[in-house]
Amino acid sequence: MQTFDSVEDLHEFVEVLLRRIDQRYTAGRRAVVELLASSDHPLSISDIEIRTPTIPRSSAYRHLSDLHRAGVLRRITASDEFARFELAEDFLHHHHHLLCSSCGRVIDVTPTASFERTVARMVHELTDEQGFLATSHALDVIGHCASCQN
Amino acid sequence: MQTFDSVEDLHEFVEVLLRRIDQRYTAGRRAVVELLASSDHPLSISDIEIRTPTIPRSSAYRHLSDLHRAGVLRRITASDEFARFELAEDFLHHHHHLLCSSCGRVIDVTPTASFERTVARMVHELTDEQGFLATSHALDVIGHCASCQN
DNA sequence: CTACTTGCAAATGCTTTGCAGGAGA
DNA sequence: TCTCCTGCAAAGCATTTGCAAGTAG
Repeated sequence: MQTFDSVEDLHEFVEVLLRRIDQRYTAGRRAVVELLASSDHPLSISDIEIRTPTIPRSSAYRHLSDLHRAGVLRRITASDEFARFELAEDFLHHHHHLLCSSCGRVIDVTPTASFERTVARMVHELTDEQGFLATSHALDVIGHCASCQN
Repeated sequence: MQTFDSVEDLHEFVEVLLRRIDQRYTAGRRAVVELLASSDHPLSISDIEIRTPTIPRSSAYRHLSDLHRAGVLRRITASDEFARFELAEDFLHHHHHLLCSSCGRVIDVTPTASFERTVARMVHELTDEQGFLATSHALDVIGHCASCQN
């Protein structure tokens, strides 16, 4: 999933980003980053709490907020209103999300290059007249995941 | 903006949707619907509070929740995490959103028919392998609006 | 040493809910 | 007259913050 050859490279880059805002890369933050890096979908606070029980809630919130501020994480909001986090796209392949409106689950899907060329062209089409300067885009598909269709 | 010839048609349809869930179309709910219908972009709770000061917060929340449950409204989450509401797409033209990450503003943009055909084809491409049943999609463009680019 | 981190508990702030009086049909 | 609606105040709940002890460099 990562565009880094090794986990060490990932950590090194995260550390650089944190240093830019005078933050240290401590064990707790490392644990959060590793958890997110090992997941194939965005995690909510409770996901994180369950999988790193030694980290108190308030610290987890602070880690997420600091890492987000440093540009390491991306915060997304699904159909339910729990914030979910994933590594920023600098660390991952660019991808889109399938949001299950039944269970709230978020599924990552990686588009093909030609797919993305088309999206980029279309984004331009939408923004040009508005004088809007696009920095990124998100194509969310809302529906029901395979396990919620019985 | 509406696909209805008159505001009366809009209200009539809303009333039907509410009746389906044994709810009445009262003055407060009407005011919320009219406000959303007159806006060219999604409104947050505080927008609504400011523009309909006679409606108490708790009632506004209840109206939004009931109207949402009836299928009249669509709830969206922008880059800041304030919920915003707009009329469901049955009442509006299908459209996408430009999200300004500087000021949080949400701008509606209406795509062309050929644009949407392409999006629909691409959505299929993303979901088919996952066994995911798509019901709708949202293409959000993140960036900076014209007034936030100085 | 000096500055950043962390854990706990308390506080915040948005949102929801209980309840009693009011209104629609 | 039965059921739904509304306003107020109180409660809930995810998230944030103050503070003091801990740790990195």
